[in-house]
Amino acid sequence: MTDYKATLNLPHTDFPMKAGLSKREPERLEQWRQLDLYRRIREAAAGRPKFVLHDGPPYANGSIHIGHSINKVLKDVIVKARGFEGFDAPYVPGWDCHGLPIEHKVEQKVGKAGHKVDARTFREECRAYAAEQVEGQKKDFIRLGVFGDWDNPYLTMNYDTEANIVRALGQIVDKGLLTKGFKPVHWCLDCASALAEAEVEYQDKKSPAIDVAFAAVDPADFTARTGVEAGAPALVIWTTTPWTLPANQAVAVHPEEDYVLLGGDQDGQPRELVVAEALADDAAERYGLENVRRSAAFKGQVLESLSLRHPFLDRRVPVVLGEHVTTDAGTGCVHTAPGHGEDDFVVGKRYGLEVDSPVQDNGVFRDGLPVVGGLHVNKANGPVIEALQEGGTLVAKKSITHSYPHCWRHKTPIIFRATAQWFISMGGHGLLERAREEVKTVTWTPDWGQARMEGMLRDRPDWCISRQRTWGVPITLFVDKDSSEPHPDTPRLIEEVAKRVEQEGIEAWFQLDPAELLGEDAERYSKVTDVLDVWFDSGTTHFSVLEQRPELTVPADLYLEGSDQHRGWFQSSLLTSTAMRGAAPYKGVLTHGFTVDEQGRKMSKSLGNVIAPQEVWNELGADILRLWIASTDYRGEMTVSKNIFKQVADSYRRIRNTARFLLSNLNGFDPAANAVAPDDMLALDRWAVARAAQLQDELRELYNGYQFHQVYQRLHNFCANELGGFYLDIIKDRQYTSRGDSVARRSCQTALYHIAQALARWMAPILSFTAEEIHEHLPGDKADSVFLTTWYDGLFGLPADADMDLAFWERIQAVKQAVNKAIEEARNRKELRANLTADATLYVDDQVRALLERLGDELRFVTITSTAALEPLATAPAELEESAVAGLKVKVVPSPNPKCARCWHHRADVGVDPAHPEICGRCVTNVEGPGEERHYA
RNA sequence: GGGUCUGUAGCUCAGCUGGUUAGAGCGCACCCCUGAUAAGGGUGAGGUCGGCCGUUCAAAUCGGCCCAGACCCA
Repeated sequence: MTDYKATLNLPHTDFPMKAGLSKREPERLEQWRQLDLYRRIREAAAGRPKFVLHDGPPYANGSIHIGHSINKVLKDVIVKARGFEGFDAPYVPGWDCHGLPIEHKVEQKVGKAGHKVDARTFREECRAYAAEQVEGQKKDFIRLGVFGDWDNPYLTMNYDTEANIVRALGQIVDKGLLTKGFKPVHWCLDCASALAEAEVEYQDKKSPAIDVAFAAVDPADFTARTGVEAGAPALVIWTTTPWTLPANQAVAVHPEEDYVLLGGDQDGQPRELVVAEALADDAAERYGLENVRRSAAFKGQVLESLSLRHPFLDRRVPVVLGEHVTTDAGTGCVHTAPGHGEDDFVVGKRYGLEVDSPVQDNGVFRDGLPVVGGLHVNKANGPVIEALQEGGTLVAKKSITHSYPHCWRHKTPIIFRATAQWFISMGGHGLLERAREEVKTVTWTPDWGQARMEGMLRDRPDWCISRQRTWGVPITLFVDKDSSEPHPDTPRLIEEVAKRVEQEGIEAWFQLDPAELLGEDAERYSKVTDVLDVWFDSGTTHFSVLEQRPELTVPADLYLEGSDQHRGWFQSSLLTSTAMRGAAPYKGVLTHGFTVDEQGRKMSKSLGNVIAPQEVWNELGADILRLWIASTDYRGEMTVSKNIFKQVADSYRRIRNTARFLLSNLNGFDPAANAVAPDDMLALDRWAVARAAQLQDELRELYNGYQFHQVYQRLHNFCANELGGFYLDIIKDRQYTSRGDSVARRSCQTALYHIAQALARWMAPILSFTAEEIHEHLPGDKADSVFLTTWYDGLFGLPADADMDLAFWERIQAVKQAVNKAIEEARNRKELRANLTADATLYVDDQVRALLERLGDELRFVTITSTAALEPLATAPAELEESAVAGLKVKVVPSPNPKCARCWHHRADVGVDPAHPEICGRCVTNVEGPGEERHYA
C-alpha cells in the first residue's frame, strides 16, 4: 500500500495544545517588561482620543484577595479594550496609604505612638510598612497581567500627594465649607478616637434594658393638657444605655402617636405611667402592674414642653417632639441625650437643648459629677441603676441581646460621644444639593447605581473629617486659642505648609514651629493636631492625581469599584470635587458585586470558603482567573468555587484549541505572498470571514458597553458552533487533500489567517497572555505585541449581491444538522461508523432543491458524506420522517464504493488511474495533476 | 428594621416593550473518529423560570406578599 499521507497538507504548529499557563505566564511578563510594553503602548497611542479610567486606591495592607483581582482585571479589560478601540487609555494605579489599619499593624510591632515610641518614629514605621505592602500587592497585580504605570504609581503618602491633599483641604476652607462642631460621633474607647462610619461594624451585645420614670413636675399641667386626672403622672422611657442618663436633657414623644396613662400597683406601690398606647400592654406586663387602669388616649403633641423631673439629678427636662420616635419597642417615650446620639442631637438642636458630653476622651466621666463622677462608662451602668432604684424611678430592669455598634479593629463596643470635630458642611453653599444635581450627569453602570447614590445623599449628615490619630495627613490649621477660629490668613498659610510637605512629607507640619509662619502671632494660635479621615485622602485624588499628572484628565471617564463604594470613594470623591470645582470628578461610574460561594454566601475565613487568587494563578494561570472574571456578570453577586474554575478552564481549552487549529492550518502560509483576494475566495471561506466581521461588530459593542460576560459567551459560541461544529470540520478535507498552493487551499488559509488575526485581538483584553501567544505564532509581518495593535481591520463582509449570503449559509447549517441526525440514527442502528462511510440521499422539495443545487457537486463536502444526492421529495421512501428542515427528508446508507486511501471518501472512481489503484480521481489530480477546482466549499 | 440589588437546566449566561412545545455553551450520558489526538465530530437526557397570591384571554416577563442571599445603613 502506497503511503499517501506524505502527499497531504496536514496541520502543524509549534503552538502547544497544553497551555502550561502557570509556567509560561511569568515568562511572558518578563518579555513584556523587557519590551517596556506599557510605555510602548502609550507611544503608539499618543495623540489619540483619551480614555481615563481613574484607579480607586486599594488600602495598602495585606495580600490581595479575589475581590482585588476582580476589580483590577475589570479595569484592565476596559483599558485594554479601549486601546483596541483606538483610544489612548493610560492606567495609573494607586494606593491608599494612611490610616488606622496600618497604625494597628505598626502598633503591634513597635507599640503605641507616644508610649513606647515617639510619634515621628511611629510615622516613619508606618510609612515603611505601607511601602512594603504596596510592593507586595503590586507584584500580584502585575502577575494578573494588569498593564499600568507600575514604576510610577500614585501613593497617597507620596510627598507631593500629601501636599496636594493639604491644598485640597485649603480649597475646602477657602469655600467656607470647613466647620468646627461639637457633635456626637462614633467613639472607640480603645482607639481613643472618633471612628468613620466605615470603621464601625454591628455585633450582638448584651445590655441592661431599663424602664425609667420621669415624673411630671406639675400634675395639674399634665391634666390640663391631656384631660386625664392624675396624682403623680410620669413618662416612662426605655433604654439600653443607662450610663447616658446623666446627660439626659429631654424625653421625646411622637407628635401623632397615641399615648395613655397606665394606672396600677407595682409591688403594692401605686404607679401612673405614660406610655404609647400601642406598647401599653407590653409595658404593663413588663412592669408587673396589678389592677391596671388605662386612661383615654391622647396625642403625643399635647405633651410638648411639659416639664419633667430628671430621675436622679436635680434637673428639669422638657418633653420634646420627634418623628424619629417609633413604637417598635420600648415605651414610645425616648430618653434624649444630645451628646450621645445622632437623633437626639438633631432634636436637641431644634429645641435648643444643651449638648452635654460628660465623658472624657479616655471614657471616664468628669470628676465631681453626681453618681458617675470619675467612673469609666463601662462601669457606670450599675451606679446609675442603683440611683434609680433609690429614687424609686426604676420601673423595670432586664437584660437583652441586641445589635450594637463595635469598633471594626478592636471588636469592642463603641459609644456615641459629642466631641469637638472638624466637618465639611453639606449645607454650605448648597453643597449637598449641588452634588445631587451632579449625580444626574453621571452615567451609572448598572443604572440603579444612580438611585443608590441619590438615596445615600438624601440625608447625608455633615462629614466629620477629623481623626485623633497619628498616621494621617494633618489638618493644617492654626486656630485661635480662645475662639477656636482659624487664622484669618489661612489660605496663604496652608500653601506655605503645602510647600514644606512637598519637600519633607507630613512630618513637616508635625515638626513645624508656628513662629516660623506666624511670627509674633504664634502666641495666640495653636496648631491643630488632628489628622484627616483617610476618605479625604482618596476622595481628593481627582485633584492630587488626576489634575496633577499630564497623562490624566478631570473629569475621568470612569471610576470602577465594588458596589460598597457608593458610600465610600464614589461619594467622598463626588463631595470633594463638587465642593472644589462644582462638578463631579467622573463621567461614568461602574460597580461590581462581591464574591459568594456556590451556596450564595459571602466569602469569609470563618466559613472556610475563601479562594486565594494566588492559588488560582499558580494552579491554573492568571488567564483562567481573568476568564472567570470576564465570564461572570459582575452586576450581581459573583459566584466562585473550585468547581467553577474547573469549568472555566474547560472552556478556555476550547478557545485555545480553536486558535491552535487555525494556526496549525496556516502552516506554510505567507499572507503577503499567498493571500487570495476576496473576490477569488471560495464562498464558504468568504462566509467565514464575513461571520467574523459580524461578530467583531458585536464584540466591540459589548466591550464598549462593558458586557464582558457576553463577550465571553459569543466568543466561545463562535469557536464551538460556527467554527468547530461547522466551518473547521468542513474545511479539513480541502485543507488536507487539495494541492498545497491551490486556490482551494489558499482561499481557506486566507480566511483562517484573517480569523486568527481578529480572534487574538478579540480575546486580548481578557485572555491577555494567550492572545499574545497566538499573536506570536501568526505568520507574516506583525507588531511586537498584540497590544500594539487595534481591532483587526482585515475582515470583510459578503458582497451586497452575494448569491450565497448569510441567510443561505444559515439554511445550509440546518440542512447539515438534519444530515447529522440521520447519520447518528444510522450509527445507532449499527449501519454506519464514520461519516465518510455514508452515502446520503436528500429528498427535497423545489425550494430546498433550489437552495442545495447552488452548491453543485460540493454539497457532499458540506455534509461530510461520500456522496450527497438530491432526489424529489415525492420519491422518498415511506418510512422516512421529515427532518427539522421543511421539505427535506434524509436517507443515509453505507456506501457500496471502495474507500480512497488518500482522502477516505468512498468513491466509485477509486482506481481510475492504474498508476494509483488505491485512490480516487480527485486525489489523482491533486497528487500529480493540476489539482481539483473548488468554488463553494 | 430601612435603602439598593440578585434568585431561569449541575455550571456560566440569553430570553426586548407579557403571546406558539423557555434558548445557548459548558458539564453529563451514549455513539463516532484516530490526518486538531491528554484533541475533534455527532446525538441525547436535564428546567415547579426561588415560593405563594393576584392582574390578564394569555406571565419567566406586570403588581403584592413571603423565602434565600449580597452590598450599604441603623
